[in-house]
Amino acid sequence: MNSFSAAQRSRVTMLDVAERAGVSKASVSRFIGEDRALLSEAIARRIEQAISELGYRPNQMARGLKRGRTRLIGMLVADIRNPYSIAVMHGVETACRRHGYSLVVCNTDRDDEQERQHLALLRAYNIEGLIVNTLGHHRDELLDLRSEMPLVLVDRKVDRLESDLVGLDNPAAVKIALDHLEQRGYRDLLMVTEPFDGTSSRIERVDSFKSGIEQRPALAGAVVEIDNQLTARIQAFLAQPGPGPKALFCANGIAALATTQVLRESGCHLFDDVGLIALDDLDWYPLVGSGITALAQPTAEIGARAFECLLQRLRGDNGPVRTVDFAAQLIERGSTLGASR
Amino acid sequence: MNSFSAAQRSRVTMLDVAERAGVSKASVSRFIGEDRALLSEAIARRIEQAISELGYRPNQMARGLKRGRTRLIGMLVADIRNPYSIAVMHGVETACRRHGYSLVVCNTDRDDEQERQHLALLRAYNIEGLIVNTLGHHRDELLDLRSEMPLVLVDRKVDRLESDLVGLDNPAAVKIALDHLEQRGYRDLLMVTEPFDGTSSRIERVDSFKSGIEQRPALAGAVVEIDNQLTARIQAFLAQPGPGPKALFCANGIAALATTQVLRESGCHLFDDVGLIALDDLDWYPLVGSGITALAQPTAEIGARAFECLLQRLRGDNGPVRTVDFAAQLIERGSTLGASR
DNA sequence: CTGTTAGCGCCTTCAT
DNA sequence: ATGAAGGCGCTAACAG
Repeated sequence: MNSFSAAQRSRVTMLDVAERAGVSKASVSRFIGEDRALLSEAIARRIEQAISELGYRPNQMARGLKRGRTRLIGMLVADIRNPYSIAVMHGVETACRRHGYSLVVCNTDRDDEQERQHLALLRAYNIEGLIVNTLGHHRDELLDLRSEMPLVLVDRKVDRLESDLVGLDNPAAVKIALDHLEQRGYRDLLMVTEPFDGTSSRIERVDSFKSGIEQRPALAGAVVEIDNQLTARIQAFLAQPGPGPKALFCANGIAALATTQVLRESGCHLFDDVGLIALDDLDWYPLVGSGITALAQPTAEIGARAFECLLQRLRGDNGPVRTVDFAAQLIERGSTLGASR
Repeated sequence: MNSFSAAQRSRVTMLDVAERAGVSKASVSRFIGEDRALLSEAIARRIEQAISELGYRPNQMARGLKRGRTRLIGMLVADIRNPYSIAVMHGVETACRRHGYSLVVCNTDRDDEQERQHLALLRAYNIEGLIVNTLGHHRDELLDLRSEMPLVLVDRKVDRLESDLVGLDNPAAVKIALDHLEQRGYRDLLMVTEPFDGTSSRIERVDSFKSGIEQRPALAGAVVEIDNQLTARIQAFLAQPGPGPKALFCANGIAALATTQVLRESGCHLFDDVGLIALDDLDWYPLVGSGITALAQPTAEIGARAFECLLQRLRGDNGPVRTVDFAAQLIERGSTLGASR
């Protein structure tokens, strides 16, 4: 009935090529696959010609069905609208393509039910490996998958799920930030983070911040989560007397956006009244006020490395679980020029 | 050799379920598919139990192979790092899932060769429909695909490729912008656009701008592309005498980023020295200077509508090609407060 | 209602 | 070096 379903069925198949070239399907299959060396020059040429004349494309579904290799990698992303996720995903995709794999991205929108559906889906399509950047509730499903295919975590751990993990060295990053702020003369700090939902990197950053503050007698510090009280909380922080010049530390790009919004609404002069440093480096950081100092993550590398981990496991590496920590890079801009203005 | 390839093969199959439930594969298949009504209560229950006991998941590859229906939709995106593309993609994906489809996204990074590879790939995986947001060189490939499956263009046309098109009403959007700028007292305008590479929406915006200027005696206008001369060009525009207050019109988010950068470097006070209006509405627009006035695109709707077009075609609609134009929405911020400061 | 029988397009022994 | 045959997991007639 539909003009397309008919067309779909009429696609040229391996048999067509074989007949056209006057050879068997097996030979065509060998030509398609890695066994081209086993073919005589003459036959190879005839097959090649038949293929191009007919415009033949092997059907990956059928190949996957037979060989159990789909050349598909799945990626579970918590929030596709987070620039960090996009950047990592781009790195993963590039690495995938370079190695002949394709990437199927599933966005969970931070929703547990969607995560479950997507996991079922990815499994149904026989992906060969999975890259996970979500909270990973549904540990059952994940454990199931884990037993069928390699799995690499990005940025955030999943509770009691042992797997390779690629991400940022959060304690080191926080240390860089604190060193920088202290050196620039800031004394009273407030870390702004997205709400605690179990995200391990978020927790690490906050914990490192707290312990860092404790170890530095000169500094005072507190932490607030983003919620509808944020404006009030930040304004209170700015108003209250403290040990010295104040600065805000945004735990990621989302926090940086929310915080900057609050500062503007509060009529702050960015950034003379208060310092600001943010994790992640988004393209608009330089444009706001005197520019936002950033701790950039090597997102492309993180993505590429995540895929490489997967590839090693696919190739049979059964060694112990690894953790790869990348270093953040400090990019100084106007928002931490110092309390001495 | 690899522990995973073994696991992969040992996945529970339909036959396992059938034996466990003491029925035939056909019954299991009916249970899985839409024909559940044809089964007796007793058998259905036994199958259901066997499935849950064994943790059976149908293999979509095999289903797709047999039925010619993969429930997969492909999307070709020119630049995954463009927020517009992300937003649209999110809309598409949501619509897909709501209708039981999954989305395979391919990012071409504006590279023709990658576009070709991705097209081959999508075809190899038997996607049922394609959403295209690229320049669409390789018209041959696209025409081939077009004959096999429905295809919907987003935002930009592809030369001599007749297909449904979902995007923005660019002339109307530009008119809104010009009306707004003129009403606010700006008289000397400069449109900043990404380089002309054939992108139809880009051309439409520039053409509408030019003809709009011609129709308004009070206004003067010119156009510049983003290149390494951009800073010089914008500075020249700002320095030269003109018919009145000056404003910049950024043809999309990328242009807005580049332009704002230049203005900062040039020491402009954002936005007292010069007005600014930008197409797209990115989350950081409110944060820069006094805030950037935007023409927001309904990206989620655009994405959803693109998928719905596809779905209609998949359901057999062979009617004439349609074009869906959405309206931009003006969001006023500080950057067009007017020349009267 | 249910089971049997053929394949979908491809890969892989096993012969030749 | 090549071909024939069987099967990957599933669906779609056809019988019963």
